[in-house]
Amino acid sequence: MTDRPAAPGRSGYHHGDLRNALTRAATALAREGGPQAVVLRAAARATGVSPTAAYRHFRGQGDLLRAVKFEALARLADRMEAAGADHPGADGESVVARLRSAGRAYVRFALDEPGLFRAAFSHHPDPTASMGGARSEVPSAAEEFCPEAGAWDDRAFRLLSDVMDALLDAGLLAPERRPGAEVSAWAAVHGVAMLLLDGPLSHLSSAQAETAIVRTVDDMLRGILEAPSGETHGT
Amino acid sequence: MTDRPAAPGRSGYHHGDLRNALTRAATALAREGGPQAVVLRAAARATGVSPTAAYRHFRGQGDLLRAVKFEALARLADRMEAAGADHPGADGESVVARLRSAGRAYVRFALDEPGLFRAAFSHHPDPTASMGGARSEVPSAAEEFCPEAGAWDDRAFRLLSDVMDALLDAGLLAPERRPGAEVSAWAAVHGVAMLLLDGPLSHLSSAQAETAIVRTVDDMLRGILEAPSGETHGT
DNA sequence: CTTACATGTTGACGCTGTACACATCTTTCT
DNA sequence: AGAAAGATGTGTACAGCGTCAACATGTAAG
Repeated sequence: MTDRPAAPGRSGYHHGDLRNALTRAATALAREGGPQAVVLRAAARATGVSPTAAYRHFRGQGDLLRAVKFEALARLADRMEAAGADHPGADGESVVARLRSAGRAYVRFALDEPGLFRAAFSHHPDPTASMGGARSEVPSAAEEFCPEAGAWDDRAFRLLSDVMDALLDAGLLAPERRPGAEVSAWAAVHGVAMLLLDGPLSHLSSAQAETAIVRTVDDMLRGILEAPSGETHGT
Repeated sequence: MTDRPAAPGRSGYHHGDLRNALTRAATALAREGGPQAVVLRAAARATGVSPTAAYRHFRGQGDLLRAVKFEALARLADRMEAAGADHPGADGESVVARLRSAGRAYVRFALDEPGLFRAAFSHHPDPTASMGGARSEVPSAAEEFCPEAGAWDDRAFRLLSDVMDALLDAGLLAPERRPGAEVSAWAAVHGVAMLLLDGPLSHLSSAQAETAIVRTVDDMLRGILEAPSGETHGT
């Protein structure tokens, strides 16, 4: 009676919001240390709870990591949306500025929060897979966020698609080049982020990194927006 | 007397080539299972050797993983070089074909050998770091390959640089755009590979993936090669 | 009030990375 | 040649991890 079951207040034995508390703790672990630091027992310890208690809310460590992954993706989307909101116009210049700003926010997030970024794009082999029978288990964290497996059409992707649509409306993007334009843009930004983080560019100074980012975004933007005059085409 | 100490033959007690044997075993582990599957004890077991024997040749598990990383990077470079050798010409068309071919080889490697590719770009916190004293330990695997820490100016990067130089010589790349051109190209290819592997494009069919790859490479190539007419520039 | 369920606890198992002490093979010095 | 020195591999041990099974404790439904 002191607190409702769904309320985050704790009543001594029952925590009341363990799932989110564990996700928070695990995310904090990933924040410093990356996906490797997401260790179930540590998260439980930080939450003041027994390790096996986590199994009431997650299928296991892999599932916990998956929750962290979606959490990290959400924060990444937050940053991108916030950056895009600075340029709300529909004219060509504003849309391009919005795209550029979102791209910079993407890479900036990767460099500011390397642990979360790495967790967001970490790979984990299917936990508790290859089962052909009962499914009355815990919801598995993936089904919490997206109805379809594998297709995390989350806010970041939608934001990118919207910007591309705006580019189309502004007449800067040729209609026949519209489909698939998100892929190129995303790939360039994601690639430079990864190379700066764990790749051959990891030793660059901040200034050099900024140059590399701007350069990559500029190049890709030019390639996407370039009017189709028909040249430099091989196969 | 039956075999020389440096020869790979085994003499019962001393293995003779344990370091490479362990690296091979660990690489095989990474090949299926990615960096997470690189477990020291398993590699030792596969080599028929005690777990602690590995510590004579590696600083620990992280160091072993690092060796796998360099091995994977070397194999990636192999593929790129092999692909580039199909178009050896110095004329513009050949150079562009070479660049495109190398890029496709890059992504193809990522999709063919996801475990190795993930290991090649895996991140590990410095093992046995924050020590301020003696350094008479095992050479640490990183110093085996590159003299300078962090700067793995390996064959893949060199190949890309050479192609960019060739583009410059062929008159397809404006000289003021030469510096940093590798970054954009690499970022696009690496990004699309990662997105196809662990990102939002992981559920694409092979045909769709191929389309995405070609599209990304085309866009980036266009952006890099586009003659500097001075447009679509913000800041 | 009692029964069923959800949620958290304790204990245990096998696995991992790693440190320490010891054994054995190889080389080198006298 | 023989002995000391070093390199290389073995065995044992410990803490920490993920996970399972059995049990305890709250909460809700009849």
